[in-house]
Amino acid sequence: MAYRETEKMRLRKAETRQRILDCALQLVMEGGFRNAQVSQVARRAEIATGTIYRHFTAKEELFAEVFRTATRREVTKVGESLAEAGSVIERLEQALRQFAARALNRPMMAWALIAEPVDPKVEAERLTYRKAYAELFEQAIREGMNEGCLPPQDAVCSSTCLVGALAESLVGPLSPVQGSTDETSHTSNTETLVNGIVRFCLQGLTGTGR
Amino acid sequence: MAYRETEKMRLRKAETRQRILDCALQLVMEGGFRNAQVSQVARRAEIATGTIYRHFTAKEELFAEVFRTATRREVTKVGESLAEAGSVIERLEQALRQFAARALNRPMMAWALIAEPVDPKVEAERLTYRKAYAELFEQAIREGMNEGCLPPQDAVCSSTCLVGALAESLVGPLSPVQGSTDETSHTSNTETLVNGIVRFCLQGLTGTGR
DNA sequence: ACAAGGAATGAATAATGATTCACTTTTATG
DNA sequence: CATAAAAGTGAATCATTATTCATTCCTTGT
Repeated sequence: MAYRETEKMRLRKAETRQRILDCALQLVMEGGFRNAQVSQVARRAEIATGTIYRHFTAKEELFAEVFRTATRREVTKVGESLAEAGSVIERLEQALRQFAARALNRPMMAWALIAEPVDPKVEAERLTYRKAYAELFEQAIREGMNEGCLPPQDAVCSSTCLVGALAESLVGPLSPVQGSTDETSHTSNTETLVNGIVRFCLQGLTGTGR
Repeated sequence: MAYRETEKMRLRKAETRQRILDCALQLVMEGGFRNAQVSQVARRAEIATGTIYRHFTAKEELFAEVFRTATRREVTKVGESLAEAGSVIERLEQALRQFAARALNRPMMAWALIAEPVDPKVEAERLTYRKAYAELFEQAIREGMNEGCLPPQDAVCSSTCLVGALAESLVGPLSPVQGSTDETSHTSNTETLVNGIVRFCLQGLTGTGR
């Protein structure tokens, strides 16, 4: 015998793998999944195309993981908002705002995660991700019902509606309409938009106007 | 001179064109846009592949039109619900139910229109289509505000939220999960689901529980 | 019947990108 | 250093489909 995988090597491999993931994520942030080809990822990571296949069995595998990672971050943030102090309603409002704010800050990323057409395997991740959001909201809603600050309702359904309303409202503003990296057009109404979403959603939950 | 396009020919051409559209739609209804290749459309329409290009400049053109047609039908239905007699609220409820019912009746079609990943040109049609729905709802909401049965609100935002909540709630049930043409699993909760959506949406609009 | 356009055909081509694989380089061990 | 085992390489291959175009087939008007 002559070669055994050593700790150092294991580490180096892990680093390369991570670099691939990072570069893939970068590309998605810059131009969505559509513009993130395997060869581009390789170039960005300064490795050969073939090397990527030593770390991932297929492109979809790689990008599913990219999606998962990006997503986890976002879900965590919303989860944190929901875990803070305050009434359930306040926390839900905070979470909705958090979601919207983060999306509007990284429009391309948000669009890629929320609405860009993607391969089946990645789309599957998207469903999971939306469900993860919904489940966070769902739990908060249940809490609210227990505390009595939310009326009895189907928590699953309500949380799904929340996610949908949020996503749909953001798709318009986020959509990378051909050749306009125009900052000015949206900036001003962002606040109004978010307020409108929050109002609708909270009313949908509470059945109570302001 | 010897050949001039005659009425008969014009008609025949129109028929072929229509047949292409019909067959393309059929294919989408059966397997979504993904399974609707140009060659398949040709085969189904019993013409040569090349013939399709005498009627449409490109695949995306064809399918954009398919999308538009399918969509128009749906939007019209919802529009009709909103135009019937009754209070604004009743009509909005009717429209929401109409939308959901039609979607659940033709799951593949609905999924293709609402959530399937599609080419950019078709995606553009999707945005238009969602906007068309939103505009119908928007108008009803304005009416409601004028009549005083809806509190003041941003009609655009509210209508967008409606569409989003509806779409998101349906995506789960509609998603063609690999290899399950299972009827039983959803059938029973359909009614519950729709009721939940309607409740959330109407509350979101009115700020009033039942 | 015939000539002059169009219309239709479908095999060949193009385009895009993922994936492979024969070969080179690197790493670990006796 | 020699050798075994991986890891890395990237040009070539494969796969999938849209699109083209040289050719054939049909209409139409004389």
